Amino acid sequence: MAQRAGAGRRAPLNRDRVLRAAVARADETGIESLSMRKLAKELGVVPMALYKHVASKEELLDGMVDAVIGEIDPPVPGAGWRTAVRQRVLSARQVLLRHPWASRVIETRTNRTSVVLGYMDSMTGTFLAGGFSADLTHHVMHALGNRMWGFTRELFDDGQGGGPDPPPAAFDEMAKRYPHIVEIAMAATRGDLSAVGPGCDEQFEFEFALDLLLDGFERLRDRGWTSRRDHDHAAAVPAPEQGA
Amino acid sequence: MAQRAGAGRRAPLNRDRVLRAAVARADETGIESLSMRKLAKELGVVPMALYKHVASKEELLDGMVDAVIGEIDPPVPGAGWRTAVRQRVLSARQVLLRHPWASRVIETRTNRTSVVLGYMDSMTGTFLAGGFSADLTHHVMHALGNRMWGFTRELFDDGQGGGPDPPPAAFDEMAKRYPHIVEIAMAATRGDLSAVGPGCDEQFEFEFALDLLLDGFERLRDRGWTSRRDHDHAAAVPAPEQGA
DNA sequence: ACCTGAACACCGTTCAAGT
DNA sequence: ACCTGAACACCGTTCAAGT
Repeated sequence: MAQRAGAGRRAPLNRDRVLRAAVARADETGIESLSMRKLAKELGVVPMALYKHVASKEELLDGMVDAVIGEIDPPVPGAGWRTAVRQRVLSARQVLLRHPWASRVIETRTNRTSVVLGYMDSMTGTFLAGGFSADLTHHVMHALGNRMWGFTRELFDDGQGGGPDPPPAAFDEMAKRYPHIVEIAMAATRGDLSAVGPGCDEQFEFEFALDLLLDGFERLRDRGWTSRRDHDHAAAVPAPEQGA
Repeated sequence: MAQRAGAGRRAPLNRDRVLRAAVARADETGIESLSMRKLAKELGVVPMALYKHVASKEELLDGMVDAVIGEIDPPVPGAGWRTAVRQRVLSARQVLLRHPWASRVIETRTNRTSVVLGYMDSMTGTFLAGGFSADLTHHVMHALGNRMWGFTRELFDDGQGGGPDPPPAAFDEMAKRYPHIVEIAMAATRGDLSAVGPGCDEQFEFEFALDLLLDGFERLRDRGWTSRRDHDHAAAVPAPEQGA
């Protein structure tokens, strides 16, 4: 009792508690509204107390990303490389969907923490174990890019929620100015343009692009592709197009 | 003379001059240091004067992105779809290299301006004209994603400049903790680990991934791919892997 | 009607003064 | 030696007071 009285009215702060509180706050109110001062207030401490556990806001963000990456499932043990990569990336995607702020923050990280490097090393190892050369694995990791974290910045999405339907009067204007976009939107929604906002199945789009890449990776591996061959003018497959 | 005296010591401000100054400042000193107040000072006006021409800082950023997109070459007229897409995306990449802040800003844009929509519409039209179905074009645009602006957030790069070499003492530690990363880094630099910082040929990596995607797009088009076939469980090509 | 200085409600972080 | 209140040097934007 006397022991606890001296420690104040809360459990003593540590780095983990700071990071967990930061993640929870970002999940609830968004990353834009997360400030050191507000986080300190929520934890019942003075702002400067946080700087005992994180050197700066940048390091706080690094730590938050680490916490999120820690939620990604480990690679499934018995599976082949393709299943292992696919499952892990889709697991990462589920994690990122729980923390909508995280993709934006990951994109701004400039320091790779050991957690980030560990994840990338594990992913790299999966390709190498799957019979990919070190050369090809290198390029394949680049091509996978941020998709390895389970996201791609989407060009069409309005953040979340879809928002209100566009006024039907604007349709003619849209169709005139952006005929091709309207054409593919019509195809995607089977003509139901009120669904054009939330119309895209993001999960499908993600898997479509992922599988396209995995197919390409597999094909290059089976072909014994190497970057030495045509490093100068073309990359994967020159494949001259017909017509003009 | 009397006419000019009333207008003050500078040409009258307009939206275009504001945007050009903002782009120039971001090019020189980085996007982080671009504030409404500093921009106003540089233009010799009071901060609030900017709000006559842009409604908010967000709209300023939208306008800056528009200005950058305006620098991208128009599609080459006579070429086939693949050349047209490839050239345009590589042109976008050159533009983005001139404005290193732009990729980061594009990623945070939530409103699509008419300039952004116009570019996407033009790109969409290139696929449609190339014999892609509206259905396939839709998914292909998603798969292309941010690469259509000529960038991918890179996982390995330290911002720009490479930085100082890591101390050689850290190598053993690296090799122990991240053996796979070190393996592909060795392959990429042919064993010259001092080149590991600036070692990646970003242009090659970009074209590698782009061509991988274009190959995949072409293959699906030639096959008459449609999303109706197997929308439920798999995307592009299920292709069961051998072994386990 | 137009323009703008001052003010508001914030930031991340430094630092000197307290215990 | 440890902790922290006040201060510093900023933000984007509102708004009332000036012309």
